[in-house]
Amino acid sequence: MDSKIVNLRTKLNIFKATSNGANIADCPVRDVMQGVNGKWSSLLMAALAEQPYRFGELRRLVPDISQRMLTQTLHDLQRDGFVHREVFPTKPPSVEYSLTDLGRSMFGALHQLILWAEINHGAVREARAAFDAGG
Amino acid sequence: MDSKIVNLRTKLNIFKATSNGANIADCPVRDVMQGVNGKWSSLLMAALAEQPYRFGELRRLVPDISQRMLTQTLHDLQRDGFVHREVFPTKPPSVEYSLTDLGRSMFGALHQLILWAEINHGAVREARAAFDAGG
DNA sequence: CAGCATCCCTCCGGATACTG
DNA sequence: CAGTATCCGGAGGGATGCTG
Repeated sequence: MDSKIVNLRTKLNIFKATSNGANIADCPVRDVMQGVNGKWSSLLMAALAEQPYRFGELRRLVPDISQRMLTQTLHDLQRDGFVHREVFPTKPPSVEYSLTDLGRSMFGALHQLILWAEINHGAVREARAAFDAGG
Repeated sequence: MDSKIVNLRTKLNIFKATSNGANIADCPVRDVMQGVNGKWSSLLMAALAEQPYRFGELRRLVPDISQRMLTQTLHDLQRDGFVHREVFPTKPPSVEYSLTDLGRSMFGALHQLILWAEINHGAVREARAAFDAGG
C-alpha cells in the first residue's frame, strides 16, 4: 500500500464533500476535476498547449464541437484561470485564446493522462471487447 | 512551441473524431477520457489505488454517492479494464473491487492530476473569484 | 469574425423500493 | 451484503437565428 496515497486521502479529504454541510469545493480533486470533466475541456487544453488559437481556428480544429459549447468551455477554462482571452480591436474583431501559466502547469499533469491514453488505447478497447463478449 | 505536442496532434488525430464518418473511438483522448469524465470515476480510482475495497466500504468512503452510481461507475471501470471484481461466495456474499494492472498504470497518470489539483486548488479558486468579481 | 439568445431534447444521476 | 428496477427532475449540450 502506497503511503503517499493514504496520506493524500487523509490529509486532503478526497472523499468527503457535500456531506456534513461542507461544500464540494472543499474537496480539491472534485473541484478541480470539474474543469477536466467537460466533454471538450481536455481537448481544448491540448489544442492551446500547442499554440494560441483564435475562435474560428479552434472550431476548425475540433470539427464536431458546436459553437455554443466552444464558447462555454473556453469561458469556463478562462474562469478557472487556465486560459487567457485577448481581444484585438481589428475590423472585424479577432480574439485569441492562449494558456496561462496556471493552464500550462495544469496541462503538464493532464499531458501525462493524454499520453497514457494514446499508448494504452488499444488495451482499453480490448478490455471492453472482452467484457462485452464474455462478461 | 513543444514539438512533442504538435507531433501528438498530427500523429494521433486528437481532434478528429466523428466527422468524415469516423468513430469517436478513433480519438484516443476522447475515448479513454470518458472513463475519467464520470463524476465519480477518478474518486473511485483513487480509493481503489489505496487498497481493494468492498461495495459497502466504498459507499462509506464516498458518503454522497448513490448506490446506483456506485454500481454503474464500478461497472464501467470494470468494462474498461481498470477494475477487477471478485465475488466471494460467503453468506451473505461479499464482492471485492481492486485495480487491475491496467488500472494501476492509468492511475499513475491520473495521480499526477490529482496531486496537481491538491497543490493548485487555491490558485484555481482565486482565479474563479477574480473572474466572478471583475470579469 | 466571434459571439449571445432561444428552443428543445437527451441522458446523467438522485430517490425510493424491491431481490438473491 | 450487494446489488437490480423504476421513476423523475435538472443539467448538458445540439440546432438555429440574430448581433456588434
